[in-house]
Amino acid sequence: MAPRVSEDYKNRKRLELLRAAKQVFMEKGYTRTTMQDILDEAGVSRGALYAYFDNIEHVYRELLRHEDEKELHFFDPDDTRTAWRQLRNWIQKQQQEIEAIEHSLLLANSEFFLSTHAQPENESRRYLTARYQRITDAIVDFIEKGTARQEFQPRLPAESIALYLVSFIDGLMLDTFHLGMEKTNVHAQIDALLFSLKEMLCPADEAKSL
Amino acid sequence: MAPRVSEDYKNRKRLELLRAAKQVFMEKGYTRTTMQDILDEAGVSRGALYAYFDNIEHVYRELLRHEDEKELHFFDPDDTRTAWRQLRNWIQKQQQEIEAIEHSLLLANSEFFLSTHAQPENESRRYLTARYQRITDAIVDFIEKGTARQEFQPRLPAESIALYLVSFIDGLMLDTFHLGMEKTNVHAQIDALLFSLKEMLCPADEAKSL
DNA sequence: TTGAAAAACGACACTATTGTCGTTTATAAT
DNA sequence: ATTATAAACGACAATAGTGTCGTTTTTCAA
Repeated sequence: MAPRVSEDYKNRKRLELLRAAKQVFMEKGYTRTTMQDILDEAGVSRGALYAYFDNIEHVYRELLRHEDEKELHFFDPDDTRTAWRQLRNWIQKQQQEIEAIEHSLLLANSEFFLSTHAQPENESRRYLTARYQRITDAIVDFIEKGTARQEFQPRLPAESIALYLVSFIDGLMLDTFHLGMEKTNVHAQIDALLFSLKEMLCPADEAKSL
Repeated sequence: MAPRVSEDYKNRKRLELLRAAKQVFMEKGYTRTTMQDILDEAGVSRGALYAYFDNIEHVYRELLRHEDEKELHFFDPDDTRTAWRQLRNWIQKQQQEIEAIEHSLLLANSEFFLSTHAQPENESRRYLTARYQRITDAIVDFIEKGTARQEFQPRLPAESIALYLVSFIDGLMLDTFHLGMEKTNVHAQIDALLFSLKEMLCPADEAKSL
């Protein structure tokens, strides 16, 4: 027999639960958030929430997936701008995210990443590994395409540059989160990053000196 | 009347408790470790442990303090080596720590840092802030001394370079912890870091190209 | 030795959270 | 309207950890 409510209804409900979850996770991070918090925020019962998600790890995993889908296409080819400009643009977006760090999922994300480390082989771990691979691959690809078009003349392997870039951003986010933007001086650090990348990539459309 | 046991006795007991705590924190991280775990590992009773520490946050804070004391003097002046060599040395030490990451306090540290973010003004937060300041100040100082001795000719402010260096190391540690050394390719990233620092600092005793 | 005081013990009351499950309510096909 | 079925509810048992405190043990000065 046909289901009693439409797929669409269930989908909307699911999204509403994820919205509530996101709200709570932004405020409290991952570790301190409970299922109770989420169901309170969503205004549903325990049973309703558990009908959609097995446990809190499951909720967070699905939220992350949902958020990632929005983000995905930043390194797609874009012929209206030079590669270097596009890269600077991405970095600027990261900077903005860092500067709005208190209203982001960064705390929750970090805690979630760390929490997965306990469990050996796990849906969440697999997803996070694939996620890292996805972003670094996209950057490598981007650098290689830029190189083929002679927009970059990299002085290090593309992979090294990509991994390096990601590590730095991750570190800056984390430190800024702990210590606040004043102490970490985000602006100065972004300058240093751009300086480094320029030396590594030798973009055609920039004078060599800062 | 004189205390029933010597200061020395209490001190040794305290250190033994911290040793046990370190063991557990290395295995389980901060979040999942309980007072029970620590008192089991130390082979003492609940009451004994609580006589020395108020709660788990207190235990961790004291452990961190104790560990930091060992580390403190890496950027002290050292006339037997060039400044650039000394810096490379420090980076090499960080690399070794990253490569032994499963047997370190990194997971626990990260979780502890994140956990403090909830509490507004707090002994642990103060300590962590001072700790960051201490390391970045030491590096700034080191760069400025090297510059005064004409061993460096920095092309960016010393503070930017110092903060940048710390962010990168923090990010690399974290990512490597999540994903393992193979995925993050620590060696390649350290190369990229050295490349960047060379461009930023222009050390006198190095050929300009890698 | 002895005994006062500190150290160590561990049972316990309390709190927080989880996931389940029997019950009630809402939905839509007939 | 009726009714089969799924969705939503929320009380509850189970689990796990915390910090306290009355009791026991150990230590060492006298």
